[in-house]
Amino acid sequence: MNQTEFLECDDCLCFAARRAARAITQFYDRQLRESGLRSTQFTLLAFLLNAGTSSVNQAAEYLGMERTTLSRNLEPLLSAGYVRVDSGEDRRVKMIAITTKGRAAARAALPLWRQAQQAMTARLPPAAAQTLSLASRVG
Amino acid sequence: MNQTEFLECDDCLCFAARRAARAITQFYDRQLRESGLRSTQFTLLAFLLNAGTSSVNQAAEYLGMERTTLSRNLEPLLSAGYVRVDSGEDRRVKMIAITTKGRAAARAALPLWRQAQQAMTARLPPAAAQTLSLASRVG
DNA sequence: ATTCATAAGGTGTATATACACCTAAATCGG
DNA sequence: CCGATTTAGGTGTATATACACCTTATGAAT
Repeated sequence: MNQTEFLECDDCLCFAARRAARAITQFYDRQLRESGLRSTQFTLLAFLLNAGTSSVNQAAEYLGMERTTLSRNLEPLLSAGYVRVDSGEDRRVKMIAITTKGRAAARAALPLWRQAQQAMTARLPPAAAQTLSLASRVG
Repeated sequence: MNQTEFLECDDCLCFAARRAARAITQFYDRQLRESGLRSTQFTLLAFLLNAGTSSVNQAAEYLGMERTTLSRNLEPLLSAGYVRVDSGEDRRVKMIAITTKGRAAARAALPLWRQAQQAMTARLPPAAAQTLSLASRVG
């Protein structure tokens, strides 16, 4: 190390959060690999299975995701025929729902997700889930 | 909720980690906004300031980032003239270093980063940093 | 009813991320 | 020395993320 000027930045919480998310995502993605679903996609399908149907705004709110990000994340699932979009009564609203094919894909991935989740639960301290949940409510 | 089949997925640690990283990144990015640097870019410049110089592999290892991701993340910093790349003695190796201009940009951003870091430290539990650090070592 | 504000959502653009594959340089075994 | 292997790094492609801006539809005020 040449200087001491930026040593404090080693403790950057943003860096730490991003690095943790990268590592955890890679871990889950590798477990889910044979299902053909990425972590983000599995999360979206699981949400839609639970919710039944949801507007883009509702889903983005629940998932803590920018609306435009969610919109873009839906694209590969639409291409794969895993989700479907219908106009709501209010014609500004787009209602998202999972298809039969999407349900099947999510069910096939579920045991793989369970393996990843179990392994990750064992590796992280018990308070990790709560800490992450809290962190998602900053700002 | 229509079904109970995927309720367990609400606790997905990958979802939680990604959502937390999104929220924290948005918070830091907004603080850093007037500096013109994104969180990832600030982290890279701070690392280079501390390291003095580094090969692509060394930097990727330290930052817990895929080598190819780091390579791509360098592009906007190269365009902005904030970093410079020289060939090492071993001609396969590319040595990365911060420029005078990059140093100035990082110094201008430092007080903004400190504000964000202070606010985030106050909002998260004391163990958060350690938990995130631990999480980055899964896989 | 007309105007205006608001609400839902998409598009353009830029960055971030990672896997599969590729190239070039160094090194190792004979 | 020479062919095989390993190592450093880049490229092609796909997904993920978010801000600025735009369009359209609804609702409110007069």
